[in-house]
Amino acid sequence: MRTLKYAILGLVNRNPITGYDITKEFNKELANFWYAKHSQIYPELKKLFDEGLINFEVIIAGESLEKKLYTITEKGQESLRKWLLQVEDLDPTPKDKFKLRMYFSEILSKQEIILQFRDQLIKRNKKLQFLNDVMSEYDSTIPDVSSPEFGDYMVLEGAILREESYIEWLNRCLNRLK
Amino acid sequence: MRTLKYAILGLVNRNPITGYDITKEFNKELANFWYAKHSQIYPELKKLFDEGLINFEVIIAGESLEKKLYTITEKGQESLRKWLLQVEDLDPTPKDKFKLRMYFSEILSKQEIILQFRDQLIKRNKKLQFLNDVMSEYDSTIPDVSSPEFGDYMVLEGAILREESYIEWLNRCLNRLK
DNA sequence: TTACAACATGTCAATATTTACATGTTTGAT
DNA sequence: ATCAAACATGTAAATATTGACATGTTGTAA
Repeated sequence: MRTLKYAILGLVNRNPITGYDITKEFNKELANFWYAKHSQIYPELKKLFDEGLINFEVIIAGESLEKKLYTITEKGQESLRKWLLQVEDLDPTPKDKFKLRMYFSEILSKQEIILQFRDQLIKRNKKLQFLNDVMSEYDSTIPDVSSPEFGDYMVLEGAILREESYIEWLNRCLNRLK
Repeated sequence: MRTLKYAILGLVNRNPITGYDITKEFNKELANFWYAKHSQIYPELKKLFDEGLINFEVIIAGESLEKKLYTITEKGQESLRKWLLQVEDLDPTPKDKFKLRMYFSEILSKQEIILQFRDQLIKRNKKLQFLNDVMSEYDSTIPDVSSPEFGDYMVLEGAILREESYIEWLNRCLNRLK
């Protein structure tokens, strides 16, 4: 289903970008819903170029460091637009290793289970704290729908809601265990 | 990291079970946090047997239909217990194709974006309805922590909370778009 | 000036997952 | 009796993803 293809196409469509910077994007806001390692990105970029969806220009930084700056082609834009308009079935529920472990936890003692939940709660709270810190940079000004930051804001809010609901679930489980 | 290994071990640990029934489990409650196709399950079962973590007994159903009923070994139980007690870093945020699409949706018209959100809202509501129907079978009796259904109840509640928060997010986005 | 972190691009092997191929049995409804 | 759905177990090829290997440059702080 080539989702990475479209994730990259979407990024290149915004601004000309290098493979290295695409990798960095997958570690920022994008990480809240998609990511990939550079070992997956470079081959995919080559493939997209071979398919005529992107072009590149070699830039020399400093003395000799080569960068490839990718730009989207008309064909690439059409391909992206078509993908964006798709109406697809819901993705399968995302996998969750922690829930899997807790589902099978009957063989542990109650105390051991509680420790697992507590640990998860700490980690999730830390993550939520981080997301809230990022959110606080908007200091209560919600970006306009037509502004480029609207997408960023939207997905950040989604990530916060998700963490909050996960924490709510952890707390309910903990209360029942006690 | 062999998560499927432990998912299977966890199931076999509960009761002796066939590969076919493991596949079915991955389409029920388990589907809320883990799943696999039979083409992944059968080879994994073979591997676990080779590693001495499970045994099997061939059962003949009817005239000649062979089933392999797997049971866990002591070694398998130790392996499972060790995995359950692990303290791991948080999984990376689950991937979400819909959010990815909406993140890049700037090139669509507002009307097209709204249609995408509405469609997603319908599908998510349908899923939530389904989960609530399953939940209603407990008719307000929360299973006791020590009962075998506690795990089922717990993860079902987690799935409901997740869908609710996703729907909340969709509604917030839609309100801003209008 | 030197050493380390960040920049920059790639390949390769292993693992994980999906889709399609392949085959045969049993149960239940008409 | 016949047909379809569900039971039951596998393999093979393709795709997706991760982790390790590999190499060289540039900026910056001590």
